[in-house]
Amino acid sequence: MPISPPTAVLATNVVVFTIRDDLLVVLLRSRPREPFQGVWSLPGGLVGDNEGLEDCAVRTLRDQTGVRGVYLEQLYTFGRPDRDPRGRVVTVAHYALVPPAQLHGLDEDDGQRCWQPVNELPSLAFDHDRIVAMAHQRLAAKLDYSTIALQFMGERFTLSELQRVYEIILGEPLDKRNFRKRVGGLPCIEQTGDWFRAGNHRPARLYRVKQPGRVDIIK
Amino acid sequence: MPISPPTAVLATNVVVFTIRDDLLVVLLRSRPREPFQGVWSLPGGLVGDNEGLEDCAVRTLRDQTGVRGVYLEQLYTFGRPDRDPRGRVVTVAHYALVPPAQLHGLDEDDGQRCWQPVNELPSLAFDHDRIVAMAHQRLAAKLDYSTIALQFMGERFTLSELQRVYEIILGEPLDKRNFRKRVGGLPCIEQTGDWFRAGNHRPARLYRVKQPGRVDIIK
DNA sequence: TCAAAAGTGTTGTGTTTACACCCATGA
DNA sequence: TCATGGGTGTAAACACAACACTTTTGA
Repeated sequence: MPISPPTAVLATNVVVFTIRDDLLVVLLRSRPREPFQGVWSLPGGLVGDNEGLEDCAVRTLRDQTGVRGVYLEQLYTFGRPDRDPRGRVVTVAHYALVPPAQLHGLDEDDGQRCWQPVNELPSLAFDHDRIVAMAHQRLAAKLDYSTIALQFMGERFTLSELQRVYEIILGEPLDKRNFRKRVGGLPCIEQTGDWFRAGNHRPARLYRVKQPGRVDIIK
Repeated sequence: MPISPPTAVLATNVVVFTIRDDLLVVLLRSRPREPFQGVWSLPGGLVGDNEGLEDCAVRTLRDQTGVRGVYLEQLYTFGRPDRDPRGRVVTVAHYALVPPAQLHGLDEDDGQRCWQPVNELPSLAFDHDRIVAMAHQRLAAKLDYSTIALQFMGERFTLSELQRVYEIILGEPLDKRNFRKRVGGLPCIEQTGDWFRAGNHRPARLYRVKQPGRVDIIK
């Protein structure tokens, strides 16, 4: 029994966050085609006939940006009838977090892609600026009640690095001792026993996430 | 420039919550057609060619259940390729909260629709049981950090009624004095000055929400 | 006068905040 | 020895949790 009702083109988009130069940045792609040819936009693409929504987000992320194996979560679905001049295109927006250490050469800007600070975005194609705004808000909210910030850390990290991530996303400085009391005591991280030496100062303890990829709800 | 990529049928579904007989209940509809004919399912329908996603949810809610003017929020988009035996159908799930006082005669069960306690659901069509589970989880989480519970209250209500709503959704009893300290002091509600008399006991103060429809984030 | 729900404060406990100095290192 | 960031504790303020009795009403 086939169905013949109105249909829509289905897309996914991904707001890819990372930290660069002490700023929270988002990956943008210059649109190769009309509409909005040459305008900055979010990575994304059409959902295949037999493909899951998250699978599509993961695939387009990998194909268009080389990013893989990162935290990714569905954000919201945007479907205003007039959001795409070509016709009915509904996009299931996601967001992804990439540890800066995992950007092997992907961190260079060119005419095709660039990383832009989330607070200084150029104007974007479609409704992508709204998508970024919502993703940023969601991310900041999750810092408060989950361990999501650990998704920005590499395999091993120092507490100062982690604190920096919190401060950058929240946009405000945090107290060092209180921060270490809170987050240093989380059961999901542990000391490696090793030290990180950098510069002319005391070395820092290196920590590790026990179950990378897992995000716990805390408090 | 037309587009001719894979398309999908777009639907919305709504998890309609209300409180009945001291239980959190969900509105179910018996499916009138195959697939899953006669099986209980969530209200919902196909998104029109020129219709917004939330508009569609509001419309199907009104048409299929008579419920209107209630709080409604997008929940999550479900799109596994095999979730509908007819083909690719993606549903944008929402949830809605209906004050029991607003169910003018809609609260009666028949063969077409019924209200079922969220913890004793029959098995549902498609992946609708997962949708209900996620909606319930989201609702319970929001009690903690927003004023969403007020969306269950009528125009005027007592603090005891409101406390009952919290207890029913959270599934645990709350301390009366602590509850009244927390929620009685919210700036978004106010005393009406009137009293509610019911039964052989002291009357209760009636409260009112200052801006109905608005949900604030608290704490 | 009795039953039934409304209303009301205080105290202890735990959590969060504010805050300043010494340590280890490389130059 | 100096500059740099790493690392550490305590006290005060506050928020949260526990807890019991009096009030008003209608029957």
